[in-house]
Amino acid sequence: MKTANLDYILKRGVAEILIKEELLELLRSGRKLRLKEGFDPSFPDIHLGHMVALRKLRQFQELGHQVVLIVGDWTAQIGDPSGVSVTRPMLSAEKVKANAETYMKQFFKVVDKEKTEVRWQSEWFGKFTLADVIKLTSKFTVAQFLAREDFSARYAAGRPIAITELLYPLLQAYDSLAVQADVEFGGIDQKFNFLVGRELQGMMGQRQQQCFMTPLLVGTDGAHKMSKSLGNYIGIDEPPGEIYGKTMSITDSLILQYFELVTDVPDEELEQFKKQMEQGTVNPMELKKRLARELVTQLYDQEAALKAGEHFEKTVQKKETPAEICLGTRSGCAIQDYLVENNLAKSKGEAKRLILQGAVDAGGQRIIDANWIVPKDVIIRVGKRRYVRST
RNA sequence: GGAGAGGUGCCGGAGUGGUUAAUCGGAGCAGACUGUAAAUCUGCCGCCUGAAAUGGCUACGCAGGUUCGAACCCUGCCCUCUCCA
Repeated sequence: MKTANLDYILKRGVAEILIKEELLELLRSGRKLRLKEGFDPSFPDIHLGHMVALRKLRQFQELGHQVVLIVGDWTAQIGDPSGVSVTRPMLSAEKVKANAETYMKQFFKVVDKEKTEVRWQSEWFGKFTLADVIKLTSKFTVAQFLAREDFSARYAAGRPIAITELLYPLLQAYDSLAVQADVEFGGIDQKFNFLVGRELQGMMGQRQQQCFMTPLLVGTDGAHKMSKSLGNYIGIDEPPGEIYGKTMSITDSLILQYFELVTDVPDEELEQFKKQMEQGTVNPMELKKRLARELVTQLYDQEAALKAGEHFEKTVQKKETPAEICLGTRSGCAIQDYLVENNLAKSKGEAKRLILQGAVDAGGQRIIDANWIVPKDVIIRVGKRRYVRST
């Protein structure tokens, strides 16, 4: 039974396992494995893209293994080279601490806290001297690092590569050494960093870590990997309604991928979904609703999922006004100003544009006059889903 | 240190003296349509003023200058890339 389960864990939602045989051997040894995952406290928000790997950690925990979470308070100052920008402001100690707390609160929504050891990079890098840095850097060559696709591409395109960026993989690698990681987890885009970890461990006479890499989830734009900076993400800490709604807005071709990577809906069922969609016997919208329900249930509970679903059907599909609407500011001014005051438009110009485009509705009437005076206690809707009640 | 290329709006990327608030693509927003907040189509997409045509302000790395007029020309500075040393 355990073997069957293991097969599933090693197959579903996996992009690559470096030296699977060795990993299997480790698993067979019966030893409690140390599963490493790091995070950058510059961006404390976890989204569904991260959740793919976190779910794997969880599954391994259920087999009895230990997660080691690294708070990257030093690498945060460098910035992961996979990003576009190279310079990143140094975070204050308090900010790092606050971010780490936010992160962990979200992290433990998926991963079992009881089976997790939290370590801070500053535990070992805090004591590092220049001599240590030189010793560490001397173990690798520039050519090795240029092998990394991101670096070579940028180098070839004549785009800048900061020297500190080259340090990033080194620090991450050293983490593996410091915590004696058996397996490192993360997205496939982390492969290079993971491999440096292996190299370093090998050089230092430590058993080389295995690398467990998950696919990159495509974001809600349907084109790029999910990332906060691209704004195409669904955050796991967002309110149920947002998670549900954002899920409903993913493009149809992404449905199966999402089911596979971030839900436990069995493979057989996914096969069925696939067939049904190909034959056109199911409305993809229904599948998305199922997906949205699964996600909200996983991150909150079933009740929240039901509520979010009802809310969606009412407000979006039937265009009814929702039961609960935030109260806006005092009525009596022109609608164009009112929209700005209540953050329904960024500027007066935008407010006018919205009105001109027929996006504004008050009490069921489309408003076409920007100077229309907002009366008391009326429900104002902007676009499809933003509401406010005047007071 | 030398030579060359370049820094444009949220992002990518045109533009090289007036008709440029700045082509185009992406993102975003809105409308229509729809089996969906999918896809598709259409429109919008710096800020302020006005019901509106309009008008004003801010903007093309930074600071000055030339000119009736500059993102575009000149000077200095800052930053990035390439090659040479």
